[in-house]
Amino acid sequence: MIITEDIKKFITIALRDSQLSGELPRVSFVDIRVEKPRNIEHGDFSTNIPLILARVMNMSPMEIAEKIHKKLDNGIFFSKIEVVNPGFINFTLSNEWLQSSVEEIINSGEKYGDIENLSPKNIQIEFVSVNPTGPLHVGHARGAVLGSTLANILEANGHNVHREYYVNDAGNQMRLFFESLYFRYIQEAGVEIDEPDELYAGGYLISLAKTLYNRFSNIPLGMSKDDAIDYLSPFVLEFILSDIKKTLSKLGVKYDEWFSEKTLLETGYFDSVIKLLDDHQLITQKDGAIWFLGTKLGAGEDTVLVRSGDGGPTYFGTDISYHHQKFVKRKFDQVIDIWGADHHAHISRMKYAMEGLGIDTNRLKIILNQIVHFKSGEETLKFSKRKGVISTIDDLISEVGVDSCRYIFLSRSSESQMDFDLSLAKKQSSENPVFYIQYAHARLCAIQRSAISKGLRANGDVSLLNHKSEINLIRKIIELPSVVAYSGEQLEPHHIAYYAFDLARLLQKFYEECRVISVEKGSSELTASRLKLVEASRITFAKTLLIMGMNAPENM
RNA sequence: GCCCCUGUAGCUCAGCUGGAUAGAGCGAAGGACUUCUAAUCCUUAGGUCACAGGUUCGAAUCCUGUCAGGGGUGCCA
Repeated sequence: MIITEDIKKFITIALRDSQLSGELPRVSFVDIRVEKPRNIEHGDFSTNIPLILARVMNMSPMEIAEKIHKKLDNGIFFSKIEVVNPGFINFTLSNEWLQSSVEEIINSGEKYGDIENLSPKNIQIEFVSVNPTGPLHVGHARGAVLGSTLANILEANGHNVHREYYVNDAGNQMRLFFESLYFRYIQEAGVEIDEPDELYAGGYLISLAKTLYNRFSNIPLGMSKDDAIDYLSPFVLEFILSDIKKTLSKLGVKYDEWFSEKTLLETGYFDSVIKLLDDHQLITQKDGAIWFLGTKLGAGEDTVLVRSGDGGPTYFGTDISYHHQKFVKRKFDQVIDIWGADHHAHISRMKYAMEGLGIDTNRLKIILNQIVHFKSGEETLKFSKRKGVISTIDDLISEVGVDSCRYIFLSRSSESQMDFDLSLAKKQSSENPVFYIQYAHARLCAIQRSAISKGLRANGDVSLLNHKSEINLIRKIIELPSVVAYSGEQLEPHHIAYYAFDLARLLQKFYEECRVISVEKGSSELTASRLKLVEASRITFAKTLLIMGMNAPENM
């Protein structure tokens, strides 16, 4: 259950009651908002609905607030509901209700934080989708962490989530890559040939060529360049993809599907979408190329779908058919793409294309993650293998660890450019919030271990949990479903990261002020109750960390 | 030129679907371990929310303009 939703319902009913009884005028529907006041003296939740209604009802906010207040019932939830100037209604949760929720959380177990969704959507989320031309670079880590966490959040929101990696195994970049690789292969065989115009740089290519040569030896040398590439490419793709999969799996990123761009071309799907666009009169031939007439729909410019030179499709071309396929063939209700900031220009083009195909563009959400600057203390890092500076995700993980890495990416909103301080990430100390959160979980586990060894059980009466830091901890614990819901609505994973940190702070406070396992006489009942709070807290930490794709260590 | 993102404490960032006294971590200064994990806790200091207008009962939040930083603006992906 989500407490804020319940409060909204109470207010809605009270408002309707006062309107039916004629105490308040009937006005058109307004969106009731319940928020957490900054100041704890203002209660646990508040609504500003009287202030909003004041204008349309032409009454003073305080008067409206009083009328609504009269119809509100404290019930089991609240110890206090009060009207405050200039027109807020503040709700304070009752200790009884807070206490009882501890048991509810324990009963929910690992399902706590999952939201029962009455209208779940089929959501496809596509992220990373880097060209399979080598190992993943640190620049791609942010999208990977963001995407995988967002997928977890949506799943917790009760949606059916399909995680997908679009393998760009066709197209110009791949051709250039294969030509460079072929060149290195020939070099490896000791034959002199001309360098391709655009040579993919990096030692990776050379070592890959070596691996290939060890396997295929001189066989490809007897073929034409194109035949040799055709011969080698399946092996190369598989080799690189398995590398990428390994890296992502290490980073805690799993996919349901690896979708090949090439299949769009081979199955004729691409051609059929071009035809569809043509049917909508959104296609033209110009300068030997095929163009999408975005300008007809209001776009700033038209875009090429099929190149004039080799007649091959552009990235945008295949991507349109890929997206058409997501919406029309596979019928996803919602599609989420996570792209790097360099894809910015692609967004409006894609939306126009979807619009042109008659697809509601609200079904397509594109999240752009901004650039990451890596630095070490004061020093900004330019990635360079030669200088021994980290450049691949594998390096990053082995240097700072998966959990630290994930948390740092998650604790920034995706739309802001961020600094990733490697020296801070590596520190296993209080400077690093990652360990602060995990430590809280480990501490709870330590308490439970100690309880077990002493034969103590979590079977106390929760009404004994009246200490201020106990109540405050419970308040935070019950927020989890609201946070999951909000993150899911906004498609913003960072709220979870901040929640985890706040939770840890309140847990530490509780730990400091409320000794759980007490040897004092007459305190066994309290110990048994506090052990319940410990379990409820542990469940909450574990869930939060699970959503973020981080470990919940029992020992540190 | 045009489009997008960002500008909040010394640093890194939350808060931005308008609400009550603007928050956190780090860093700085000081303090707390006969205790279930001190990877912890408690104090204190630190702000013209880039700037200027506007809308509003009310603006860090919305609108307009300016400035600064970054990104994009391929028949690359």
